[in-house]
Amino acid sequence: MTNLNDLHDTLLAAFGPQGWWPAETAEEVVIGAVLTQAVAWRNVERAIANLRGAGLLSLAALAAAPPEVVAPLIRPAGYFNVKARKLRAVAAAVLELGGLQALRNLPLEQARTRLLTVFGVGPETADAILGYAAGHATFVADAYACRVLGRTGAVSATTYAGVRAEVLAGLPAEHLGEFHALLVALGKDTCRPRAPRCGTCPLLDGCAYAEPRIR
DNA sequence: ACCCAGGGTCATA
DNA sequence: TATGACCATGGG
Repeated sequence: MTNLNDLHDTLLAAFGPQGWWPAETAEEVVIGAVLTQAVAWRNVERAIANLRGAGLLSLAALAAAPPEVVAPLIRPAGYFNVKARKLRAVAAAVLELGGLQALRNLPLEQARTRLLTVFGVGPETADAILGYAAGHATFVADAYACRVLGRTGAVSATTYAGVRAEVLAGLPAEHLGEFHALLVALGKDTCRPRAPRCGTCPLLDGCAYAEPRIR
């Protein structure tokens, strides 16, 4: 079970289609991608509900709203002062580029490089925006993905860039988004940072619980 | 009283 | 380039 395609099929059979990203609009994906940084998705949902209630769940509104107004609304998502600034920066940047459609029309790596210059956008947030809001074929090598892929031996890389590159090279474009979502599903299920017991994964043959290999 | 959650920025060596 | 401090809420 070290083949990426086999792993994808196994997870799909076990968990079913995940239908990520959980959002109603593409702009909401961008907002959620920032809010979910190092925070449980459950908390992000409250923050998004608050933004919606205040009429601020759009890039145009967030680009114009002062951080002092946004911060209390996104309080449940943690790091609210920093994230209020991040949301404004990201919203303004995407709009200045000409919106999500413009981002989609750029070549992947070019769009990615542009996003990485924006305050609040690192590799993972960039890939989430590109993959789930801008229709690009990229892979989000988040903590769950690196943990599972490293433990199974499905990838040999231990860095974000390395894991992403191996997955991009090893899977068809149409499976990238679903694959990431399935890895998160497994992560939330049994493949925890510290497994309850050291042993063998009940789902993945040959995957022993061990320290995550992430960097 | 811990540990964890779908990271990123900044200062420092 | 590679660490470490910092950001902060909510659930198990």
